[in-house]
Amino acid sequence: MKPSGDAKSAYIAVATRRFAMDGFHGTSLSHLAKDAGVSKQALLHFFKTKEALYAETLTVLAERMMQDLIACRHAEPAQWLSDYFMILCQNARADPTDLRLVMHALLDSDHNARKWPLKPYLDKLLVIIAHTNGGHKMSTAKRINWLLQMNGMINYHIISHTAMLGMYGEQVLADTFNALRSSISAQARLLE
Amino acid sequence: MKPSGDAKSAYIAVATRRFAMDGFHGTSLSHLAKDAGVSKQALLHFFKTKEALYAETLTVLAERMMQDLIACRHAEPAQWLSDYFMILCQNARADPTDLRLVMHALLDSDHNARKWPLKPYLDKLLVIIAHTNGGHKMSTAKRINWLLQMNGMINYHIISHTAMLGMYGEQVLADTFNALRSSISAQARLLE
DNA sequence: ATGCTAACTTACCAATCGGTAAGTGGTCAA
DNA sequence: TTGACCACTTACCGATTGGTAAGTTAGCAT
Repeated sequence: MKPSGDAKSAYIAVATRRFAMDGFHGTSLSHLAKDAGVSKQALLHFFKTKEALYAETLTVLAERMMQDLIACRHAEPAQWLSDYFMILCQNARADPTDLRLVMHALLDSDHNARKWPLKPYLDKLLVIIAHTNGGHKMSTAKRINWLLQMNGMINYHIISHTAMLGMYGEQVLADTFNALRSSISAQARLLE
Repeated sequence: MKPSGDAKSAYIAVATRRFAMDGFHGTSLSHLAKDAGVSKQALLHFFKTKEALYAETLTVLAERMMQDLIACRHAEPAQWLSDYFMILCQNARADPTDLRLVMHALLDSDHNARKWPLKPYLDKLLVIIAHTNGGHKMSTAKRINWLLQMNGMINYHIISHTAMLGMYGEQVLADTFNALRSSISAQARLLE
């Protein structure tokens, strides 16, 4: 038998892709099982319910995002943030899975009382913002606003990419992506 | 019997709320019927399939958004945009239904070939942008980027509101909303 | 009065949903 | 060799899904 951890994290990887694509309600255990090449009950062996699998998927997502943030640590906090969001943007363009999952989770978080697992990640970002020259003068609300603005423009760009592609074509979208990178730089420069 | 149009648009209103809340897959015909106080087949009498109802709901959404845009027409295009997005932001805070529906539709639009009904609305916005002093010098890609940035920060703010509320409390969120309004003004000023 | 149509309802359907129960076969410590 | 355990499988469950078929009821033109 394979070591337990491997199979489990493989299932979470499959679930991440599916939940990011179709959301919680659009994904069934049978689909996930088919993707993973096992029976439905193989999943239920590791995760008691579909909800539990989803929750664990979001937890792993949060850990991964935190790691990505730490990975590009920089002595200068403004530079750190600038680098991080630029890399995030590049990665998300190549593979929008994680950002899609974040958006799905945000839309879901309304009426169920699901604990929001990205809080440590957001808090970490807010601390970094507070350490920048521009950010340490800001109120908490302004820091949150800066963050929502940065995340908002990146996520919205990525999420709407497919729809925009159909409307305005590949070339324009590529240029739009370059414009987004400029906007990220401009937003980051507000903290210098 | 009630006149046909009234009942139909009442059903669409119910569907708008539900689809905005739970997305396409999270909403069932029985739920919609229960909300509307009729049997499931009353809905299927007007809309042949659940997909058709969803499509029609999105069409009505697109028309409503277009109307809202036209409603605050202003001779000065930069002012028009500034007014519009400020009002949009205010309305969305009071009732996030429409923006949630937009986000759900965006996340859905990936793997099904559903025609994107908001294109006329986006095109109209791009035309207005092109008529501003700042915008007429921009490339199409830069105009799209401006729009995605504006929509992105507003939508992301609204969508994440519930999650943020649980994390940072009511007072901070109210201040964050004021910061958002400043950011909208700043973004609009780029076109003057 | 009669027939037509629009707006429904009840009854029903196969398919799929998330989840339970009861094994099966391989690994490994004693 | 045995027996416990783990990672799974097949078989099954009631509930719910989107959707069909066949009425039923009200309004209205003829």
